[in-house]
Amino acid sequence: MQYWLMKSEPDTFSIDDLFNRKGKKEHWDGVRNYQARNFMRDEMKKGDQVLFYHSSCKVPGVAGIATVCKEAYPDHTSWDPKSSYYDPKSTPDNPRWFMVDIKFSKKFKRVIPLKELKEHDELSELKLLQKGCRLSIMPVSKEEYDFINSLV
DNA sequence: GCCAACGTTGGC
DNA sequence: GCCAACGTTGGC
Repeated sequence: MQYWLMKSEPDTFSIDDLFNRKGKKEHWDGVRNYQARNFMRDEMKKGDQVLFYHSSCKVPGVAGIATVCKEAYPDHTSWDPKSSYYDPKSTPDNPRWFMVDIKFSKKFKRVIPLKELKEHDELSELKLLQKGCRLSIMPVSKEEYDFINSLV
């Protein structure tokens, strides 16, 4: 089993929104970055654990846990001209973009702020904290995952 | 709203 | 294949 961190803007889709989804599941559409796509398409497996991170908001930080419940399949929003995620280079025959489904696992009693993550030497290698890291999906080591859970 | 740090695009 | 210009991300 692997561990991941996925960013979402809570104004658009928060951990509460995931909780309130029917079946508490959501398909992770709209990723248009090759590195993030490759992680989803090639490496994310059913049962992997995901740190659900709130970005671009008042208190950025880890808000809870989700689980990968469906492995990568084509992101149909990429060939929908009406979608803001439309990419004319992606077609049903030759899809360029992929997504996974995740399921709500738990909401932390508190959001663990980015600021706090930065204070711990144990997390100095965390990809999220590396300079200029703008990936919306990134791998997290088991040690980092466990440590972040211990901060709740 | 600012801006640093990226990723992508496209001309050459 | 290089690289300048542009667009985006995301913390502050």
